[in-house]
Amino acid sequence: MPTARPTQHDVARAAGVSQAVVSYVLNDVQSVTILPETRARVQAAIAELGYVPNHTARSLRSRRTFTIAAIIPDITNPYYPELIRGIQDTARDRAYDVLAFNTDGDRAREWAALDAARRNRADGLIITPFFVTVDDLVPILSGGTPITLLTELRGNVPPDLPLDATSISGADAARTVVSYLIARGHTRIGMISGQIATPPRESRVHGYQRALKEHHVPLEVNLIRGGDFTESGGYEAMRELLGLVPRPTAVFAANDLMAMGALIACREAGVTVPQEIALAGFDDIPAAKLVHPPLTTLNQHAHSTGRRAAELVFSRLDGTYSGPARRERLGFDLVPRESA
Amino acid sequence: MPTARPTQHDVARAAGVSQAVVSYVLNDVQSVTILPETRARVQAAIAELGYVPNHTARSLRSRRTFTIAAIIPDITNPYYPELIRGIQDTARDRAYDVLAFNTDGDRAREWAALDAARRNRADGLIITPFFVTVDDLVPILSGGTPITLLTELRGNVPPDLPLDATSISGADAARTVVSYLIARGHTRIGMISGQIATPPRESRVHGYQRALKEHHVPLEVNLIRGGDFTESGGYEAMRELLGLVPRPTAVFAANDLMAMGALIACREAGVTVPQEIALAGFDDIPAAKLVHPPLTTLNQHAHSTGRRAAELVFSRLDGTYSGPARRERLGFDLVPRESA
DNA sequence: TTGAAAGCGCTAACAG
DNA sequence: CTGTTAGCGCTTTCAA
Repeated sequence: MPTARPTQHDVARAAGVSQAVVSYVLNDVQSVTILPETRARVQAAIAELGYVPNHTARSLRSRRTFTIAAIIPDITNPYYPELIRGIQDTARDRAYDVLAFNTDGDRAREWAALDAARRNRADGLIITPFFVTVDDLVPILSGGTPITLLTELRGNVPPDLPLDATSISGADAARTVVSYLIARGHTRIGMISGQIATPPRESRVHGYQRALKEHHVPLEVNLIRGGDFTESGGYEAMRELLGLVPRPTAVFAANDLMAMGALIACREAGVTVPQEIALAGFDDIPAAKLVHPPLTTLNQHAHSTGRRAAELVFSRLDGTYSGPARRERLGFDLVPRESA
Repeated sequence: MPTARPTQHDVARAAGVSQAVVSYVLNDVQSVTILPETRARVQAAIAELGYVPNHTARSLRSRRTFTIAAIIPDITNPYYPELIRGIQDTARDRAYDVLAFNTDGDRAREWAALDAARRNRADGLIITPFFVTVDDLVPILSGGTPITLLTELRGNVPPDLPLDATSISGADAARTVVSYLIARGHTRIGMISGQIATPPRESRVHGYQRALKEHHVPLEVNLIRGGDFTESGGYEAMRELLGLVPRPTAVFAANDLMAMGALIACREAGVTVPQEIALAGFDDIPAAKLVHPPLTTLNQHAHSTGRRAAELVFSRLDGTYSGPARRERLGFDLVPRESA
């Protein structure tokens, strides 16, 4: 039977003070002055008993969990570890921890993860919403829990809700990539778009269409293939695209993971990249420069996106900001390499 | 001013029962029988008020956080997202969430992460220990918090401590890779070993040495290079190795990330792989098959390692197991590809 | 079958 | 300057 963990009460007794005083020195409360000598006695007792604060009790009383929740599609997609690190690194500076949830593009899982916030598991939330809408978030927001979206935020938001958004313009970014392909002489350009009816896909498809239109390239819906945002999704989509007659001369994949699946499909089919088919991705994951041929893609600065998202949450949490929704557009960089 | 969140007390009043009854129906307590009609009334009140349980209060009272902490070097190393997913997937099945901490191979950070467990933030712990020893963990373990190590567990452990370990034998695995290199005709084999004085490095170096010895290949300490477990660490180490005269004809990198850095160094130096220098990695991260040339490596089944680690923790948590430390050796597979 | 009551360990008024 | 007090919202005896 392990000895029960010492509490503030025990420390107080050992130091010959009241339990409140222990709390004061522990939290270095400014509104109260503790005699240096008393403080020393308390600290000695803490050290001697090996007292460690109980985080749960502190949370219940202070109504803060010192935790933020991050809801992403899949940590296994190399874009997200960088993003999560950005969040974690920022959180750590503030003595916050982060709970991460994977939704795998599943509606129910996305909702389930949201529950973490509703059940007071987290003081703030960062989410890549696939299915959830602002309306769905209102119950959480109106409870005072700040949320940062990692997609663009459209429409009106009641000005008193602690909601912000930070992301690139998916459409502008996709347009940049496709315009690059067009500038390289391609006019028959396929797209591997990812999971349908999700914000990342829709914005990127939109950008693709805009680029075509701007350059008077006719749109052919047949050239847009779905799948999910995984390597195998890209593989399947590319196989479909390769079966088309005539074949596209270039393909834009809405993320690098799919682009890599596509690369494998090409390799298997004996189709050379970029000679027979040019291929561009999206995200600039670490592996992008290592594959063969190195992937032309678009860098959206995952780590600093994570940092920024966390900063937005913290600015609400510490009262630094309390105005209407901020809608931030982050920069991105086209990274031309050898695949297109 | 948002209306205060309803509590069990509010639900009780609305349903005309006592607060305890609300808790009973919420937790479906078996030792107590609730009239179906009462239960229905309570559930109606819950729905009407939009009651959501307060996780923190529940934790304080029940002394369980429904959280496990995972302490890893760096989520940005592609080996770890898979591992973490294994942990998360297992945790989710049990309605547990996971808090992830990155140490970046830093001693202070590793200790700081450990504090999460000590402060009752987590019911169990999974850790890739770099600096922490079993002795350091005793205070946590003797408080009843189970821990699973992701390295081999050596020495004696008091039988009543809830400590387990699950991992491959790093030495056997490294030996397998190096033996393969020797079988391919190499005798001058360099090693890029990773961060010194850490368990992953020491076991892999040990396996390397054993393989050489078994095949009567003389050991040359000069051929073992350190660095950290990152791509740039591998890059630097390979540059050193390439500068040696005579140059090694093969190199074993203790993880794939370093192998990829090494690949870049070779490419820059105009040294062809595998013709002029063979290169083998360790981990079989997703990018390993995509680089050029595809990397010969060793798969250590990250996802199922994560699952297993979590299962060991949960078996302690739910009382399924309470015996002495389990030391599990997981399987691994050599994956010959084109780089060696 | 249900209710009353006692805390879990802590923070934060408020008194002294 | 320090102590007293009142809960935070919940689970879990124990009584009725």
